[in-house]
Amino acid sequence: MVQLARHYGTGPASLAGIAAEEDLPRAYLEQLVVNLREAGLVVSTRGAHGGYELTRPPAAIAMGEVLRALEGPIAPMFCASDDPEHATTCDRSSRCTVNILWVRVRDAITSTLDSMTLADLAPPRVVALDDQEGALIAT
Amino acid sequence: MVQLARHYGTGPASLAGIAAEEDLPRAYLEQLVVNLREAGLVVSTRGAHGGYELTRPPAAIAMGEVLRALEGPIAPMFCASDDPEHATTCDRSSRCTVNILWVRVRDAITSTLDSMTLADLAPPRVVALDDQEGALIAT
DNA sequence: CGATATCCGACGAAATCACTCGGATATGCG
DNA sequence: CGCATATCCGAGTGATTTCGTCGGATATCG
Repeated sequence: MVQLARHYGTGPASLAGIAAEEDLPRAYLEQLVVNLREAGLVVSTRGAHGGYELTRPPAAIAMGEVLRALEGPIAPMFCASDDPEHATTCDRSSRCTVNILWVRVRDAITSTLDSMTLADLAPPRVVALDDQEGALIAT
Repeated sequence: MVQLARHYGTGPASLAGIAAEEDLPRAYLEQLVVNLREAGLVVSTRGAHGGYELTRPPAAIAMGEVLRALEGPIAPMFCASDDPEHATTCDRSSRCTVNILWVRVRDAITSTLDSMTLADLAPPRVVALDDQEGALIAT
């Protein structure tokens, strides 16, 4: 996703290219990107010169969305899930006092995850087209 | 550990007892408690009427300590570990911009974990010896 | 002595993670 | 058209981790 953010605005990027840049197996990326597409974070264009593009500018994509798409609902424990659908109330819930701990941990995770966007992780994009408004995102 | 906190001050509690209360296999608890002992969170007294006791009052044991003892250093990713010993710098570190995300997530986790103590999770201890100062910790 | 405990090390089943394989389908270009 | 380049799709594998089991040695109280 960071690679896609890097290429944002310059047309679709192929998995083969990203695989080379990150050296990860192409076949693996293929599998991952399915989830991203289903989550509506990327769109694909098939055929030659095809590839994937972000559907929104990097600054508008929270890391929480990315991780939820890739790894499912955020839940340090199955009884403290992000997604109310998957929140299986454990059979121990009556006596279990630990749940609130996990809920707090989860909230801490999700809030930091949702407070960072792809733009925060995308490379500084040094020496871009124009220089003048360069120092917006100082590292 | 919550069970041990509950019994704090009333002598050692046997694993068999805790196993019954939490219905977990005794043999499994045995394995877990080894780590707690090595971390200095509990002490054992062997023989009949033996068992385990917390070495400190529940309010002085942060949940972070407990989890670090049980599950090792806190690290959402191997490249963002709590413990500098285990912080294996990944071979990708030069190009990887995602690390700071994991570091922030880890800090969020550790700070919420260290901000809660066993006393926070220990049962309200309803109907204790004396009634008068009962409403200290309202659920 | 004998019941009740902790101690210790190894083993096993199930789930998850990261990744592979083989092929079908769609698109651009000469 | 025809071929190279891509995405699409579903099943399968291998290593690691997690949760637990089993059997027996050692210590202590009554």
